[in-house]
Amino acid sequence: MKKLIAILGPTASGKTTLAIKTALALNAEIVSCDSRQFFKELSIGTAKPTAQELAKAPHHFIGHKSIHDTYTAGMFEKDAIEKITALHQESDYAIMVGGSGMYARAVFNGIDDIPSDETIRANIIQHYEQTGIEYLQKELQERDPAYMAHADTQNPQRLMRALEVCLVSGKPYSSFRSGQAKGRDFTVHKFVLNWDRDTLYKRINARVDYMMAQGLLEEALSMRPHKHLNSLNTVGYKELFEYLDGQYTLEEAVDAIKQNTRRFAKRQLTWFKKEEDAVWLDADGRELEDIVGEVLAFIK
RNA sequence: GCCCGGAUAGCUCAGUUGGUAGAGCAGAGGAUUGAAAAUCCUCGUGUCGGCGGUUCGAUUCCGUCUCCGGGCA
Repeated sequence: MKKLIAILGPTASGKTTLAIKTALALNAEIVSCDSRQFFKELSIGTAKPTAQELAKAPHHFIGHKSIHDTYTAGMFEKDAIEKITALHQESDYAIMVGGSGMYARAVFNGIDDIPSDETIRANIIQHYEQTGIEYLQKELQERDPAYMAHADTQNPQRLMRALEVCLVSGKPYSSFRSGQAKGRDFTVHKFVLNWDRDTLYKRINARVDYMMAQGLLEEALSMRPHKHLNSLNTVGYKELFEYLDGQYTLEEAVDAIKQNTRRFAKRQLTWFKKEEDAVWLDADGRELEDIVGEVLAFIK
């Protein structure tokens, strides 16, 4: 059976380098699973692999979309499975690397096919903004009480999505949620690259300083006309937009980027902890070659 | 050396007319099915600087010591 080597980990853990080393060792190609590196316009702030890194091993789904495109976990599932299947024609291995838990799970287990409708969605958003979350809660209580019994009832994003499905299909949102994992015709080996929390936070802080030195502010400035897009509701950009709007000093903005990145890393780890069959790679005090060796030993 | 302030959660501080204490920030844990680097939920026991005294009881009052500010010599 063909294998997918999934290298997960919080931001700034060193996944990119580990994936490239592993790819070279296995003569395999890399499928990125990073919900912000998909966008061709975003580079510095998303810590996209450099040209030199990209030249070492073929990467897929890096900069293949524009910030103006709608791109979702369901669409990624389809694209990624297609790509992995193609790679498996040529090699026993494909490597997936990234820190987007939902997108990774979409590849591992699949996402149910649930309808959507842009117009209805826009109406719901407008209605919510005018009347508040009570509207969503009330509508859903009527149309899908089963969902409301377990839902995050204070979370407008979730409720809006659920209501959208109810309205477009005429059926409860919960009726579309199978909870069944899709079968895959390859084996998945999951690894989580991680560090002691203190070390990870130091790496994050240092990387934010590095991004600033690389010109993150200029990148944010060029993206400023598009700051309302979902794709730019992203750590590193949103804080700098606030600085540019005069709500922060630059120093405060940089500190906020560091803090929000730390919080993001914590949320990423929450996803990975739920991957029960993942092997955790503790990077503290170890050489990268040693970690690559551990990965290779596991997949034999 | 003397005088005046401080010393309480990782940090900044509030407070207890004497009944062992609470905010903000930091941080921690969790959720996650077409925005997911998004969005949302939950979490505050700490020798109240040390030692003595008064008191049924002291973090709170008194004494003393230590440290940190500031002032006077």
